[in-house]
Amino acid sequence: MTPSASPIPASIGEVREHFRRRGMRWTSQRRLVLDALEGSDGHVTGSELVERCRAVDPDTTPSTVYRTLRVLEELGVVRHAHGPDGREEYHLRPAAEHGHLYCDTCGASWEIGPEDAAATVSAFRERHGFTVDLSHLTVVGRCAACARTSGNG
Amino acid sequence: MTPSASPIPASIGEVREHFRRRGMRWTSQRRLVLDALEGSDGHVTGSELVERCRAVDPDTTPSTVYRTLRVLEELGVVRHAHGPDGREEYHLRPAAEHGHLYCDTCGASWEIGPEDAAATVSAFRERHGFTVDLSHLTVVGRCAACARTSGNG
DNA sequence: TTAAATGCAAAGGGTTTGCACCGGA
DNA sequence: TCCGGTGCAAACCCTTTGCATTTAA
Repeated sequence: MTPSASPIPASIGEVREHFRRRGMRWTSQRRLVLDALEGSDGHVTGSELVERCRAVDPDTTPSTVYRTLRVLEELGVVRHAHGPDGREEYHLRPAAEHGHLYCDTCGASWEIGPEDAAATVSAFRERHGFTVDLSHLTVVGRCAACARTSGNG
Repeated sequence: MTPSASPIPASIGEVREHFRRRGMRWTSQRRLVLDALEGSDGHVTGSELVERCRAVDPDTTPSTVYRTLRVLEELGVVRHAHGPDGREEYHLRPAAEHGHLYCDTCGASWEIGPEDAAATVSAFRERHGFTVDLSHLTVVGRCAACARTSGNG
């Protein structure tokens, strides 16, 4: 399990091409959102992203950010998962799909890579023919460090 | 599947005792919420529960339902997990903790019992010393039936 | 030129809160 | 009686939407 950090899915130029080919426009706002996503290693909620964009351009509006997120997700550039509180968290689509692991106690989080998920994926496949969507896998519990520190709670 | 306890986490009477012992009051509204929870096998969102209560007593107010849910959760009578859309879903605490499995395609859902989760739990424990909170485990993907029906998407 | 994208401001949905009144113990 | 609970209505937060305006292509 690697500390959260995603490989860049596609260069800005590639994304721009995606847009063009679909007759969609490449705007400074879209660029800004994409930059902000790159600058945060996953796990960013919509509203956090709005703030990050505002730090760069104070005129950023929420509607544009959310609309851009939706478009980027449709293009497959961005994905979302759900944090331990159920909130949507966005990240650039990494080279390999991954889930997220959260410690309830200290709040730390990690990516769940294919190796970590292998047992889960094959268990559900074998037992139920169910195909797990790794990018939507959220596991919550207590990390090793917290287990050592505290007995309970 | 489980060594201990009854299917229902605690009888109404037991819950009532919990309240009393803490100097809290047993009201018709709390009873109503508890009944509504019993009448729905898990996976109920707060707002759904409000509606269920309203079906019985149209005067039910959201604030009371949500407050009651919080209290019941503090008492350990109720737990919540997150659905595939991140929404909180409440259920009476079952005899055995369980997670939830959702099919992205048809929307069906199942409980993840200890046997289904065993591989996942032990994988995280062995690889990282991480203790998975089964009651908070939400797995999303495609069920066997949907996999047969459609090729993709 | 022209349709896509933006900005604004308002709506929306679910959940929470402040406060006066009600009612269980 | 007395403090906990309720109901109401308003606040809240995040997200979405309608519409006039801007702007990439």
